[in-house]
Amino acid sequence: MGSEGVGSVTVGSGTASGARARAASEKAAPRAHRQDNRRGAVMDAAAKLFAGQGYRATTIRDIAGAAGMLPGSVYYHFESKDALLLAVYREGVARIIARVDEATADAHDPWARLEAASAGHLRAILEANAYAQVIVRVVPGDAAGVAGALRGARDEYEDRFRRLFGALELAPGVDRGRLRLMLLGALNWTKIWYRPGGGDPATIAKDFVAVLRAGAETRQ
Amino acid sequence: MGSEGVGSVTVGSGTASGARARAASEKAAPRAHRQDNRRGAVMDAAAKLFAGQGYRATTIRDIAGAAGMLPGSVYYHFESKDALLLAVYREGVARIIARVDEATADAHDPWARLEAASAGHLRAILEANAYAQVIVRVVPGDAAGVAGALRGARDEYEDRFRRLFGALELAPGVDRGRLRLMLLGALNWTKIWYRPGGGDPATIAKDFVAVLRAGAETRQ
Amino acid sequence: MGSEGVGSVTVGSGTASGARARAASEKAAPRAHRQDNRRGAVMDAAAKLFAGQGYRATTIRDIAGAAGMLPGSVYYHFESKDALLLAVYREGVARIIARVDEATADAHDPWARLEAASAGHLRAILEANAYAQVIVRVVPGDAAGVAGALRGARDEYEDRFRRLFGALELAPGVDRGRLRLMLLGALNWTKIWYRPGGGDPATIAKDFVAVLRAGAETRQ
Amino acid sequence: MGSEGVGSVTVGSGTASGARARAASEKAAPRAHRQDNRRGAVMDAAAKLFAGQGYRATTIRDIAGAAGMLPGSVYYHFESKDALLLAVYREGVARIIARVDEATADAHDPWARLEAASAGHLRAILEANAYAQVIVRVVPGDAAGVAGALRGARDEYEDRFRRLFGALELAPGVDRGRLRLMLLGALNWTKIWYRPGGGDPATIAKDFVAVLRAGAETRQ
DNA sequence: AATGAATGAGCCTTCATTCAT
DNA sequence: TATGAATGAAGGCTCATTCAT
Repeated sequence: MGSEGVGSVTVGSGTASGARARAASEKAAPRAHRQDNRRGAVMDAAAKLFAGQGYRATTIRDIAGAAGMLPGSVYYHFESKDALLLAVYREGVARIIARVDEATADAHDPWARLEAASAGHLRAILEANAYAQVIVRVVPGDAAGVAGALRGARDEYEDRFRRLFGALELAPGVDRGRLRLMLLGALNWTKIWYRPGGGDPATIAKDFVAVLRAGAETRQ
Repeated sequence: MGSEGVGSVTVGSGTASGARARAASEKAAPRAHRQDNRRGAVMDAAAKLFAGQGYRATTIRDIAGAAGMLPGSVYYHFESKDALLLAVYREGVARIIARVDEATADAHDPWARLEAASAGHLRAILEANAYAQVIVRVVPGDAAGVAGALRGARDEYEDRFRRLFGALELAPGVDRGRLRLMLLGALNWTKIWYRPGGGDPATIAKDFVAVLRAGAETRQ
Repeated sequence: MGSEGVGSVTVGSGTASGARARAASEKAAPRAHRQDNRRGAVMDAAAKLFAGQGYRATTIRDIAGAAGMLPGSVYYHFESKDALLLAVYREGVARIIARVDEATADAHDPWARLEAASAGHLRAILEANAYAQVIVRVVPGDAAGVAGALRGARDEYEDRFRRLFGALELAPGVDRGRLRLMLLGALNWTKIWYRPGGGDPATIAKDFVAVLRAGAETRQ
Repeated sequence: MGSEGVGSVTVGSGTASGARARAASEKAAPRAHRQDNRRGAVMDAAAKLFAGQGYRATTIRDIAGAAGMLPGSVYYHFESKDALLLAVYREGVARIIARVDEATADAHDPWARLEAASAGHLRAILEANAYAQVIVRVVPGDAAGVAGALRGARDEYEDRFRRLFGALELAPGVDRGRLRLMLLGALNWTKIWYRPGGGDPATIAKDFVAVLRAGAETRQ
């Protein structure tokens, strides 16, 4: 899978990402008749820009330019800017889920699984995966028209963590939900202070989970 | 002037000089006598709107309307929208610092001081203090022209926490900075999931700090 | 093909050659065999939409959608939107002429003929004949490129009435042309206030002609 | 009263036109502080263009250009293109009502009053009164957002004629309403065939009313 | 006979900003 | 202190049209 292109998702990959992303979009391609890679180009460009400058600061003209087409052409592929964001956001969720699932596949101990998942999550949002970054950068409220759908997509992802936390053994009196929110908060906030070269994502994840574990196994 | 007014907040001063002192740094106050409370009204309105809808979604018209004046009039008080944001942001930092200082005043044990500070921080950003909320809501990159100044102001605040963490005794091998970033991340992210009535800020802060402490006192 | 199809309407012909005969004047019919009923489908859709929402408010996309094809495909059948309007308009004139001729066929007294013609005209523009309605709904000036041709087509129709009026015996001093314009105006304006169930077209026509006759036979 | 400018209406004229037009608009001028003649300029330009090319064919840029300002400036005076049309339309109704009232002021005989009103109406829509022409040229359905309001305004005007017809003495069996619709139709349709120099409005009105009268006084 | 994918000009509207008064 | 009146650049979006396949 190329690190950015949506191309590879179209051709029957094992991950659910491609199919879902397309199913979710409003304008189903009638037939994959000469697979519409331009749609993918638009999404790639949009992901990169949304992740970098935020939703509102990015114009359709920016996106079209980056995708090598004219502004009006974007609307052949997406009904509106909001709809484009939704498609990108969902693809981001699909990708980050894929990363996390992949990362946890080999681990069996609940804490090891959580650590692996956190590392996968961090790699996705800190390294060059624009789609995943969009999830952390864009606030659902930025796009009034699809805010609900955005929140729904994000929830789907958080479920992964909810399940991961469900498997942990905690000391009596420890609030599982609060623990999850603490970790997710710490993790997501990294995108605000993290600079490449300042410690690698896997180590940061490991440290955070270690702290959490110590706290979780101590009676409160 | 109620709890939202620009009054009695700045660092050391007990008088309502905050707004005015700051005014000098934006734009020479036209006349120093007869305190210009309209400036405060503009800031209050802007803080409320920036905190609620974000910077870019808030228009000068919105702000002027909420402050009971016309768009052009805002420019009598502030050079630009960016400058207005900076003023609000700085005021937010001043207020949150005041809260934290006040909260830690009575505690002496380093962990108790950290807990008190965290509770103060959380109260500021979760309860109805629009100014403080702006700091968590607005990403410096949203206002290109003052992004640096915004980051500077935020840093000033984080220093408080840097100092608080400096006083902690940690087990060998624990990274003090990473611990700080973990807590701040967890704390700031609350504004995304917190709903009034879902546990009070002080308890959340206490829980977070307890976890952190367990982790910090465990050799990694 | 129901009552709306482009069939059996043109001037003298009893066969379904109207559309095809006209096609030749727009654009050479690609192949003459196997009558292209898709062209008729496009015209039917366009007529319905032009009559309902006007020319400018109707998009090629609307028309294509209603005809079950894609926007680009419309251009296989018509050179431009203006040309499509012209075709529809001409078909509308052909149909309304057919109705009027049919209506007057049995009458011999000049006033009876006029009354019959008026009733035919009214039925055409008030009842569900989209093509005829287009003539009353669309102002030639709406389509700059074919405005002249549109006016020409309309004139062709008005000639029918000119002839009908030519046969009337009028009191001295009565202006024949003005009389015609008065009737036609009254008739065409009905589409603005007429609601199905509010008196039938034939009665309205009869009333109007009765008034006109009284006036025409009175020395002015 | 200048034949076109809205200027003269602002300064307390005897006609109801000015006050009503302003009252009806969405953005009441706070004070007539240096009477905003630019608003009038926008309306004048819009009226001329709407009357000439129709609503949809006229762009905000056209209007702004004709009024000597930039496109954005139009929105200082009017909330939207629809709102501008509504204001122009209402002003048109006010003006045509004023003309008709003025024309009928001296006549007492019901038929003479109707003839005078018809002449006033015709002068308004045929001669250089762009505002009045808009009423005949623009179909309410052209501006979905204000279609209802447009119809309401038109109704208000038609009431004048309803009253005028109410005063007539008719032969038994004559339908008063149908008579009114016949006259109004004939009158309004003139704008489609009338060319300056082809008979003056007053004569046309007189002819139409004479025909109508003959018909109205004949038992049907 | 039709379509998928664009184009590009233009549309209505928004918005931070200016400036004479 | 403020405002009325604009500005002008830009924004999201629409739409008739084109053209290789």
